[in-house]
Amino acid sequence: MTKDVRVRIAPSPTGFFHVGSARTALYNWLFARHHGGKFILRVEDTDVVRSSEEMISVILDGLKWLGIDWDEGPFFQSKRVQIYEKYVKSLLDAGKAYYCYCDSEDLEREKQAAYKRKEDWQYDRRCLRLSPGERAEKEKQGRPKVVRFLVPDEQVSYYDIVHHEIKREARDIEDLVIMRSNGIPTYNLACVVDDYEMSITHVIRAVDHITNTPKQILLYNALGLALPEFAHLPLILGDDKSKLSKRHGAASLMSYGERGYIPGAVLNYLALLGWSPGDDREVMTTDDIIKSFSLDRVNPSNAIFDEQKLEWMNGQYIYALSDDELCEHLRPVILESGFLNADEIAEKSEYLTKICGLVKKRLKTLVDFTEAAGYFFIDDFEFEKEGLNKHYNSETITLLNHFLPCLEKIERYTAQEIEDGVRDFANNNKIKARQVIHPLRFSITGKQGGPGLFEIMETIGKEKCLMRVRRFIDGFKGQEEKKK
RNA sequence: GGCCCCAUCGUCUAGUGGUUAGGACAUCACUCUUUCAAGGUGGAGACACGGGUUCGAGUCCCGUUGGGGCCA
Repeated sequence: MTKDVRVRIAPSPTGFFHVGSARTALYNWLFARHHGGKFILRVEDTDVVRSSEEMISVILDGLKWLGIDWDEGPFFQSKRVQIYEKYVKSLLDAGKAYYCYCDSEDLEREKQAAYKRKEDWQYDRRCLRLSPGERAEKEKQGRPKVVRFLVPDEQVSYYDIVHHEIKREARDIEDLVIMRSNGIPTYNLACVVDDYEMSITHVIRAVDHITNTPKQILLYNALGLALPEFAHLPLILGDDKSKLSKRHGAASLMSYGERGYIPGAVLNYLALLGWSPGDDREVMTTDDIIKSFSLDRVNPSNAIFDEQKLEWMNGQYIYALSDDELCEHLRPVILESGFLNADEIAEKSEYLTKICGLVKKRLKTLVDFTEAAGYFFIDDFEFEKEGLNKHYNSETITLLNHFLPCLEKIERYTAQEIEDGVRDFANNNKIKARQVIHPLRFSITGKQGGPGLFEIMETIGKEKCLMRVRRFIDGFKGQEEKKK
């Protein structure tokens, strides 16, 4: 690898950014950064009926979100049509391609009929054998024509960086259409021309294109162009083992952002889906991934997307954040939840930082914050049903009632003082501290679990704690009254 | 139907002829703790099958099976 590395991704704008495309982008980018090369962005928009600005920005936003930057582009194939024409014409002139006047629907019918009879079907080159007269006749009729590549009869083999030797007989390849009747080139032709014109040195793409590669190599040869190197990445599968798609629900990269995943974690997880550094490292910085990355350590077999592991990794990343950083990440979640508005977030930054420190190791995703920390912001939270069964009874209410004066008495309302108060109370009454702690926690947070109770109480403040405990007691008493 | 790709615990993977087949997620148990997490310790869990090659195959070759992909 002596010459300067130039790689690209060539996504087509489908309206959402697939995690598979993201992974392909990531591997290209890692490869480029590892080798100090260039990463180019090219939009394959020839096949798309309507490719709006919006659809393209979905791709750009996805890359930016992950932290992947590109050096050149985006280039648009739709703006390069004249370039492809030139190459197609040269093939036509050289007799390496020919016009085909066959009706695509007719051919499709023939093909489907053959498949139904469990037979193979290939275009039989009938238009190649047209006599000049027949050809002139069809031209006169103004029939739509496509350009087909005259596939030479030879064996194609090449070295794939992840799959090694790949061989294919060209006789198994039919004369593929390289330009449609509307003058728009097909994928294989456009791809070859662009990769050549953009001096791409390594074509790194998903394995569903591996069957295109021999076709493209034949095109490179026919055009007299030098070949790049090829590396075909395994597919990302859903849990039913078929190619991850929209119907799997979570195929869109940005859906992870929306569900509280942080970019670094997703990048790290994706990097490991099909590649490993060769040692036991898993949680790695992007720099370390770049440093260790190599294509020959890419595993050739397809991989199932394991959301549980992603979740775990996200938790690791969240935990590694400083309290302030976590606050920053949490902003959209807090705004969305309605806990605070933008001004309040600024005002209460100290309060927020404290909460972040408390809940940090309990969050797998950012949006978990809403559920895990709601009681820091709102008083009318829901009480867990199971906890109500356990603590909403006369016994614990009496206990809390007893404890209340102790709580009122605490002057310096710090976690330490509160804990001392609770433990003294327990000692004096010959009960275990946890017998007070559990109902107390429940009355203040509505939950049975969570961060250390005394830190929670300190953070929430004395008045609010007293209010909540009293409310809990009064609520129960009121209920008892009604029964009578 | 044709062609192509793939095959190690449930999942992601390490392994390039000689290993008690290692790690991670998930799972189970124990531990720590005011609880829930996080952490720690430990357990269970895999070389798809059949032939070769070899003194010796997870590792090399062939086949079968299974899965996946592509065919304007």
